[in-house]
Amino acid sequence: MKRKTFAGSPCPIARSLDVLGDWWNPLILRECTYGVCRFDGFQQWLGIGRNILTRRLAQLVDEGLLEKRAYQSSPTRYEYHLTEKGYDAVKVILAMMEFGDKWQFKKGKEPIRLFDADSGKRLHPIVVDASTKEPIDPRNITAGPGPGFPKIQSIRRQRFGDNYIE
Amino acid sequence: MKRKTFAGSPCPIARSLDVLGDWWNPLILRECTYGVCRFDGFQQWLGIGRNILTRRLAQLVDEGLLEKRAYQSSPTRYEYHLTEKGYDAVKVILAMMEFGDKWQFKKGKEPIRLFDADSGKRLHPIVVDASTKEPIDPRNITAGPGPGFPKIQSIRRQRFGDNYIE
DNA sequence: TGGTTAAGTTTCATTATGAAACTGATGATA
DNA sequence: TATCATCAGTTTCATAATGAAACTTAACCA
Repeated sequence: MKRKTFAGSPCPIARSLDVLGDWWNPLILRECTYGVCRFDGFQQWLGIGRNILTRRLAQLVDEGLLEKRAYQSSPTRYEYHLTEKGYDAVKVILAMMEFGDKWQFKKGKEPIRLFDADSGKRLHPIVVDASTKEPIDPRNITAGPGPGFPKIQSIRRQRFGDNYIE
Repeated sequence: MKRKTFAGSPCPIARSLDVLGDWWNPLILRECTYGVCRFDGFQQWLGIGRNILTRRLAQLVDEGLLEKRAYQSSPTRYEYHLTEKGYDAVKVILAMMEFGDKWQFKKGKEPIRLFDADSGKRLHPIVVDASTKEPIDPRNITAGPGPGFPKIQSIRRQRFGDNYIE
């Protein structure tokens, strides 16, 4: 009975979950944005078991969200730094942060605040449509198969019905 | 050795992870946006074990992301519908979707497309700052303690150093 | 009488997690 | 020289979660 993986799934959510759908990985990425980059740093801030941390870091490197950089030799030791892909994952985590702020804490009682490092202005991450810049209302969206959708018509129609497009 | 929970954590990310940091919950929410709302529907589309599904639905109801609505009596059967909070969680999942599209599939080969239900226009969820509407660059943000940050100065200073504010 | 649908439970083998102790290489201290 | 401390992991082992499949309950159908 292996743990399920969504590595081959045609759903971008499922694929993201292989690396973000976990209790630890997003927190490790959070620590990275706070400037933590070494094994013991992650371990102490998160209280994660060292064996689990080892596995998670390896996975994040493997998936390309973190890269290992040697910062000394004899013995060689590594730091873990966010990659381009890793920084993109952080955006998802910022969305999580906003969700957490809104629903888990009283208004004005949020424990963490984000600022633009240049201007020093408060930042509030929200999810909008790229072209209109209007907030997305999940109540009002429709999903349909894209070019990469598997060519199994029955499932396609079953799932998307009238939204089926060739 | 209990599974760790972040229920009391002062981090909004950690708190969100208690419900979103899981392989199944985000997919269940995805199915909800696709219109699935019954036990067997979730089970068949996701291939999730029925025992696990039972637990996950209960958790999502418990956390207020889904609500149970009886759609028939004798025997009473329930449908699961997204709440206000649930729809907000979907926004996070849309951010995941964009991440998955960008990094897991070739450009123009994304398997799922989102549309505005009214206008029919393509939607691309991105994470921006609420006031400027500028995309957030995680490379250029700073975190500092907010009003809800625990009052343990040493940790506060350790973690946020110069960003410490009274 | 038997079959189907729906929404779960129960059981059990397999995995993953958490805690703590241990390793190995080096540098600093007494 | 002997001991301690740091860093980045492994190893071990008890406990918890997962996945698969069979079972249950309650009603309707023919």
